[in-house]
Amino acid sequence: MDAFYVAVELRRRPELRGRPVWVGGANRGVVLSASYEARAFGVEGGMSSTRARRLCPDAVAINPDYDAYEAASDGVFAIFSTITPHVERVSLDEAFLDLTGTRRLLGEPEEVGELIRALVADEQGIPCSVGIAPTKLIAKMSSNRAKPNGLFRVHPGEVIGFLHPQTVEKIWGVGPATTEKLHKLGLHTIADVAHTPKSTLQRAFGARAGGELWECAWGIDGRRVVATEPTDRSVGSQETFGKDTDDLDFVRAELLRTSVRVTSRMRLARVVGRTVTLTLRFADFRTVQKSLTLPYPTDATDEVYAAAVRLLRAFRLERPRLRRVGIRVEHVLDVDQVATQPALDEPERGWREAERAADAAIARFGPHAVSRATLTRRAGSV
DNA sequence: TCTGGGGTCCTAGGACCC
DNA sequence: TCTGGGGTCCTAGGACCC
Repeated sequence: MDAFYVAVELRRRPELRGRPVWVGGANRGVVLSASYEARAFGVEGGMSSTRARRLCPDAVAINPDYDAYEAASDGVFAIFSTITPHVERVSLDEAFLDLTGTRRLLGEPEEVGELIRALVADEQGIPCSVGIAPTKLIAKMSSNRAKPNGLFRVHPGEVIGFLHPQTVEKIWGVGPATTEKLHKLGLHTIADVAHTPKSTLQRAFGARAGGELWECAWGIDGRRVVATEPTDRSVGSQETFGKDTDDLDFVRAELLRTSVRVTSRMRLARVVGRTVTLTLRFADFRTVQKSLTLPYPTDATDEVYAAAVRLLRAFRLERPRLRRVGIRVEHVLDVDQVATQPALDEPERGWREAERAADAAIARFGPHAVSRATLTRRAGSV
């Protein structure tokens, strides 16, 4: 999808069409999606909202509405599934479709691509771009070339000609750090990378990453389109404070709030996890993390919270200027795959049941139906 | 008032086991 | 007195993507 969040917003606010618009967080936030009109002013995704406002004061800024984007995404993926069952979801607004085998039924890939674009425009009112190529890497890069609202095909014989003139940062998977390193080696175009010995790249970037870089530069990509929904490997949540703080009581309350968010999502998804990671970001943007692995997987708010507090203590912070905290639970498993093993000295019924009851009440009466006393007091005093 | 929040994957060292 | 090779698990950090 092109400027997906903005496109969804424009459906319900058509009067904003043709104007600079961006979606993003107002307070200490960043731009998530910018209309092409806003991009003309230099506004782009990832940039701070402050900067975006300065670049284009007349732009309309919209707070994100993830439920709406998810609903639109479901609609788009429903369209994909009518084309082929071989759909690999990359994100809310991006997918790979394996068109091997659709030719007899639906015609040439270009025709299929245009069909998809027409269906998405008609049924969802959203523009999208299609890249067609023999491999995922080239298809992804073709779709970038196709934007906005276009289609671009790279035939097998055209891969090198398409790839080599482009600059290294256009490679999918090459970000700022790798770009800078490549530049220091004197490599600027993909052709430069291709004509560098693989062993040189491997020395600079490691055996694996270096080898992959060289293969990318020659368009070699053996990855298949994998239709199965990838199961989540971790569940996490983080929050940037309204302003930096050194109040550890406040931080602990935020950790509890974050633990509630993470574990209630885990219970909803019916997963449990063993490793709890606490991430801290300081006022100077330095970011550190500590993790610990529990003896058994859990989805209990109190266990995750207790682990987070232990990790916080392990940092031995003195008057920290904290900007953000985050909790992530890794190594998650389907709850049905796990034999629950209550600790020997713990009562069979306890927090687990209380949390399930709270989840049920929240599902029925809304997010404020039940909450921790600590958080309630906190909310009341602020 | 510079710099979010959801993730994945890789590397590297140390502990520990056989 | 010297000291292998293979493997897993845990922890910390970093790059990258949308």
